[in-house]
Amino acid sequence: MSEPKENVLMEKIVSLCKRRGFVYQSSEIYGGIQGFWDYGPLGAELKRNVKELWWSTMTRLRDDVVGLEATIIMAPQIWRASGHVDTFCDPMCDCLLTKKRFRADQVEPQSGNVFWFIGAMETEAFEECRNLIQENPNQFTCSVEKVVSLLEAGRLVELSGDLAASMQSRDSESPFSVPKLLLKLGPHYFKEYAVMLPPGKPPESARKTALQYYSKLGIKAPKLLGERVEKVENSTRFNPENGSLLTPPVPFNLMFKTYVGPTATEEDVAYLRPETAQAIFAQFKNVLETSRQKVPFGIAQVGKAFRNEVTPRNFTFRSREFEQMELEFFIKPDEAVEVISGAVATPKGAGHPGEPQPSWGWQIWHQYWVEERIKFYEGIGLPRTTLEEYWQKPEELAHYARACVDILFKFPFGTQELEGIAARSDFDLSQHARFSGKTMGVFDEDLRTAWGKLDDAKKKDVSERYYQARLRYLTKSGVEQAKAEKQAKEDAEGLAKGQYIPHVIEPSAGVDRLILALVANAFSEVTTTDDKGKSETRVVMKFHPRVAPIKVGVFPLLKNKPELIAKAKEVFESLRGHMMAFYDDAGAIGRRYARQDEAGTPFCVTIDFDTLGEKPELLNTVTIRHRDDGKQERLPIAELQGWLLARIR
RNA sequence: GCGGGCGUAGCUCAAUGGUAGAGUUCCAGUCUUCCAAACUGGCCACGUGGGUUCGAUUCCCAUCGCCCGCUCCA
Repeated sequence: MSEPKENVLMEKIVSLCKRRGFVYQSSEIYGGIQGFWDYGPLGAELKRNVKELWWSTMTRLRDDVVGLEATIIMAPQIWRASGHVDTFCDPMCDCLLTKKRFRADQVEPQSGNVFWFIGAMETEAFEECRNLIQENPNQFTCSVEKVVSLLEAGRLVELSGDLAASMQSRDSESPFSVPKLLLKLGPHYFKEYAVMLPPGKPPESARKTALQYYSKLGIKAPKLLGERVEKVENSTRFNPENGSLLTPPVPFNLMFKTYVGPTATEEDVAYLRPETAQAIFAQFKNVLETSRQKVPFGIAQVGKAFRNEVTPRNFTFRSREFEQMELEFFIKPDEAVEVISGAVATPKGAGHPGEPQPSWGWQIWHQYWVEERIKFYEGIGLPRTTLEEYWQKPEELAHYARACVDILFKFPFGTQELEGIAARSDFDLSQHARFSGKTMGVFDEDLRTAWGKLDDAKKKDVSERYYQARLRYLTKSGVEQAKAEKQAKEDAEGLAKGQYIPHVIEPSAGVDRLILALVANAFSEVTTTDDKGKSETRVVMKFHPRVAPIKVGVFPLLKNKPELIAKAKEVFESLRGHMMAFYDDAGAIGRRYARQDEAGTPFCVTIDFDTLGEKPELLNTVTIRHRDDGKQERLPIAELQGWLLARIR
């Protein structure tokens, strides 16, 4: 996955990005800041194109999706309701021996004998100290045995403090002076460590583990000091795999915290959103009431999100400040669909299920969105062969998710997630209903009408299933049984009156990841050899014309002819209002083409002497040069704009 | 957060305990003709902070950043 060749490719991509102004490191002049990236001129255009394509595909070209633009900082209760405050602040601890990281609340409690060590020192230094003491009994007022036992127990405070009083010599140059003795002890002699042994295991294995630990600290041949044994019940302070002591739990704060208002007390704490989705849920009722939409419909949002990633890696792939393009598509619960349509339509095999139908249940809606999203990626130049679909296994799903498909891209550093399309049931709206006390249910005329036509057996059956589904959610969320049953009963009665909490399908994509995928996919190298046999490698960024930062380069063939320049500028001015165009007259024409190849500009227009009428039949025509094969064709200036627009939209 | 590697011009790479050099890019100019042409001229660098030293880009320490592995990935 990370073979040298692929790392080299990634390095080339990073270097190109910086060199041509796609991506810079944030705050670079101050040494940079990990996990933050800026987009340069070309990157900004590329990103804007991608976001605008997403937006128009998802909202403007659809009848059933509307937009939202919410704030980054919201009421902190939102993040309690969403579960982020809890899950983003897991206390973590590390194994002192293997450095493996654990979530403190997920360590298995264990019982057994704990072997504590006060420290360790080099065996050689220990022996030397002991021999020195034993061979000079007359240097101490107390017994030599006592001094040695203090040494073995690692009770160095006493060795260096109390013991000093019992030494005969007060001469600091004497080999028995405190400083001289301490010097002999060597490094790392008082780092406390412990190993938990399950009952029945020999103490030797605890010592062996401890020796490993101290030798990792840099003691070559450790002599363990101050061993003592303690019986411990149900402790989570030890690594279940090897018994090693863990570091004390440290809270991991994965959300960015800030304070709202002039005072900075706990009361004022707020968070920068870690995802854009929650605002959509929080504003669901407002949008429903003001957009004249009815379920099924969606709300789309593009915006920044912030996560304190443990390890920002792989260029912009995992950034701490990033941008998301999220859709929450609200659908009727399957029970409601069943009542209205008589039966719930489920997927018939793989592939796009076609135009949405009233009978669709959540599974087919989910598949629909997976296929829609892949279609989008294909439309901006990521062939299906570069993508992978990953259906999360039941045990990988978050507890509220019914299904989740990751759309992965084959990055040079590995196949990684571009977008997740989750079927999230009615979890999110239910959470916000519970936490805010506001209703998140919708009224569905069709449902009420259809319900009236059901026979009693069917009513009872559907009602019972909806009741069970609601009860499952409520009890899982920690609502006490009696209350949960009462609420679920109300919900089931609501269904009979045409009310329900919508379920949701969530296609959630990372803009920056997509940009990186587009850049990696577009990157290609062309090696040419000239007449003198000198070969050189040039980079061509093969962006799809729809996303390319610059759509067209406009050049006068030569710089020193004012007529050419005037005509070229005229052509440039006629295009720039319609697309991102770039005028360049610096250097030889081949150099200008090469520069545009690196920027990924799909078309270059050159104004030459024929344009000015040197060959009368070519008057007011220009050459258009194609980026990917270098081929040229000749076109009247009057047709240029239409020709280009047809290819960049 | 841990372990390993790296840090000289926009890029690729030199040299040096005593004024840092080349190619390329970039900028300006010459040239009537299409794929980084040639020629002329020009701009630009020792990641940061300490220490050792008369003097540090060079030696030492710390720090920051990047890359790789581990860890994390709601």
